[in-house]
Amino acid sequence: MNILSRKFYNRDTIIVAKDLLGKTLVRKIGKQKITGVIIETEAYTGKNDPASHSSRKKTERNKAMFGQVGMSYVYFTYGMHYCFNVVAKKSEQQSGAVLIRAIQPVKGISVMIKNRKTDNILNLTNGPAKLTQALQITTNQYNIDLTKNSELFIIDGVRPKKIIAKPRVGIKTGIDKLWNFSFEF
DNA sequence: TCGCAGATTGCCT
DNA sequence: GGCAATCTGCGAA
Repeated sequence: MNILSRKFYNRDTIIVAKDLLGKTLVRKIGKQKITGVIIETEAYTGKNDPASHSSRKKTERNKAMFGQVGMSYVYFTYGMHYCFNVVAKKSEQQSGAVLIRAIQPVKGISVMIKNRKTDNILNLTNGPAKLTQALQITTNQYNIDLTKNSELFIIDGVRPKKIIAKPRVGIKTGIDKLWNFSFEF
């Protein structure tokens, strides 16, 4: 169980998005530990990606995407939902991040059930806003270092057998890019 | 089972 | 002022 290093995130956003599949996300709340395997991601670069928050200019909201790789980027949307991203990019890229769309619950399932107010395991963390609810991720977790053993980090996992690339979900521009990644067990 | 509209706040144009 | 990297419930078939 090794925490992913800074170097892991210092690569092309799309490569990192694929490599994050099968890794384990760890959330610590006090003494409680919640973990889950990442099963779906989406890549958002800056330049040439109209769907990305950082495709235009740097603002107060998206500044994390321009900063240090391996940090968390959390944003609020639709008036009621948070989404969790990991900043990842090559040195040449000025911005980029990977959206964590879904995880598979491993530990702390009872906590997730309480947070989500549902006992359907399949419905706990199978969406970007669902997993932030289950793991209690809000803008308080904005710009957290995911390469350190703190309240939120990502550790090594298994390498998936088959990666599936699909169009990204929930956006109106840039839908020609197959930057949504999931895998078969 | 499927599809659509409402919720609800902060951000950008 | 309008819309957003979404989720849920409800109504129709």
